[in-house]
Amino acid sequence: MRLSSGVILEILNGANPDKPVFQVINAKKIESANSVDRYRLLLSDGEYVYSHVMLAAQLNKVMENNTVPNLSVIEATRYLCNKLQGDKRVIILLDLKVLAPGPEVGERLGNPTQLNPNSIPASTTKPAEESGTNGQNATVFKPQNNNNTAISTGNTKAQPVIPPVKKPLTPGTPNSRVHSIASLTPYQNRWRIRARVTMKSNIRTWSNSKGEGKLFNCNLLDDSGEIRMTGFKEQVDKFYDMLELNKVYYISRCTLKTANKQYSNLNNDYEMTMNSETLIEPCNDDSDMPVMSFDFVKLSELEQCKPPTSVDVIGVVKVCNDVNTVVGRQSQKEIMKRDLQIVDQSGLAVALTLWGEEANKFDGMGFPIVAVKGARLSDFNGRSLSVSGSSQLIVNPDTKEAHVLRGWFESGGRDQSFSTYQSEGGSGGGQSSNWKTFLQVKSENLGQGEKADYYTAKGTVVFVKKDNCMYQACPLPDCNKKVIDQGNGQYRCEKCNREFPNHKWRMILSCNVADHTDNQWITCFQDSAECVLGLKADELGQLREKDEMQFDQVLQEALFKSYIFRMRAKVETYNDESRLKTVCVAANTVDWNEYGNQLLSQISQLGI
DNA sequence: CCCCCCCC
Repeated sequence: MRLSSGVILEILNGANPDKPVFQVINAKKIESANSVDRYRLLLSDGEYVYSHVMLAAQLNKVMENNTVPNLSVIEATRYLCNKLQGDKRVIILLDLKVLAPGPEVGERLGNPTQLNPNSIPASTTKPAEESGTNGQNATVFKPQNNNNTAISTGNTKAQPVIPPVKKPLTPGTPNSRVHSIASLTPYQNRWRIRARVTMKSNIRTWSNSKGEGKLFNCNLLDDSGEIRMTGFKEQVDKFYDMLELNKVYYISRCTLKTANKQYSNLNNDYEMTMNSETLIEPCNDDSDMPVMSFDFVKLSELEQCKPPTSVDVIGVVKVCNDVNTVVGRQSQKEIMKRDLQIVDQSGLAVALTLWGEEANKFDGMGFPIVAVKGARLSDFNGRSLSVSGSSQLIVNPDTKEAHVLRGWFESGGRDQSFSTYQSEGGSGGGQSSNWKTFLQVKSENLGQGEKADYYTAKGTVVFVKKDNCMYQACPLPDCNKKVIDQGNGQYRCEKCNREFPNHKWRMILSCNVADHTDNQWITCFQDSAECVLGLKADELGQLREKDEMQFDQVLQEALFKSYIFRMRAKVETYNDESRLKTVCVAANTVDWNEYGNQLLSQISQLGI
């Protein structure tokens, strides 16, 4: 096994030889309190040993799973040499291949001398030119690839540098070369990319305990991949208008950081943030650049996609509902939304929800075509789509798919009937309703996640709590605040800061419902409580005041009746104690015909 | 520096 003898010194002097072969003498984990742990390597090329070598964080797994034991011979498929303060130089391995694992090698190769990081001698070979291509060095040993032992890290990112563009260089840019998006890392700050804007968000403002401001983000695309870019405050003013969807720009000097995969659907370990140094210039000749590409999923294929996930879809807007507002359950903010129904040649109709300003300004006249990159797929009503913050909506795109779709729609498509993922039935049947038994609710830990879980269950009321099942509430239609009985015929609402001569009755009914597997305590508010008790809240309130016997009778008669319950389950924590809270969002009397079909469908899914 | 994809 031959190492690329002397190559460390060349790299430290600026050369960039292709796929050098090293021996990993030792690896040490550098623990980090506030960031990810990193590995530092002692690397040998047979002639020199160097200690300022770091493994890129995304390769940590190869150390953790012992793919690279000590004494392993590796090929550095991608690497960088960065200068730190005080002229110290650090080699960063971005991707590697194991040519021979340590135990097979069994010894240190050669008789290398340790290089002092503080005084690195000049290399005898010439460093690669700044404007050159990927520096090939004739003196470097080309590793013979031993296929039996070669293990790829699976990191398939492109080479750090792609050949220079044959175009006039833009003055003032830090580097004449154009780098590929896939090569960008936080360890390298002298780069410049040429990329197309494939997503551009609206400007958003935020305000929290850490401060407030505005921001926007966009997605950038080149041959090698995609990356997300975010601009804050001043950068919004400086670049928002300039960056146009689908146009190509030279971009340099942004801050790279590890992408939080939670918020990004792009295939990139990093994302970038504009800073005061950031340079962006339009590139007018973009004929060689990839264009925004869609990976359209037919609406009929959404069944095979496992929500929640992101998909690219295209469809004709067959139904465009009015815009309305909803209050976000956790944000508590009012948001505009508009539900569309889109259809395609696959014969399916699926709901697509637009949010915010995009919902408000959407014009559904004339059956427009919408293409969505990265639409959010959920399993509500079988399958539903939503244009989320990281999606890009395009109305009437001038693409082949859109023209074909238009042709189909105008030549009869519009008159055909479409199936939906929502199965028959009022309270949402089929898979969308997520049928569960109460035992399943427990064994599947429903409601234990960050978000509430919705499910449907057939249950029988076995107990209702009489205490505090109703209260006197503010009579105003949008206020359900409990009022204070002033004793003089007036009822005071603290929320509205007003007194009223009347009040309305509101219900909060605790029930225990059971099925053949288990039982569950649930809370029914107004509508579902009225359904369970078979009486309007106001009637019930009057009954309670005038004839308590009859009131008790109503509660008694509510027992042992069955309903189809739509539930929202979510764990809530009070004083370090967490318990599952189940709110009944709808109770409906059982439609036995429909329920029978539901059971048949469940039986058929058993595959017997 | 943000957003956790919102509603049913």
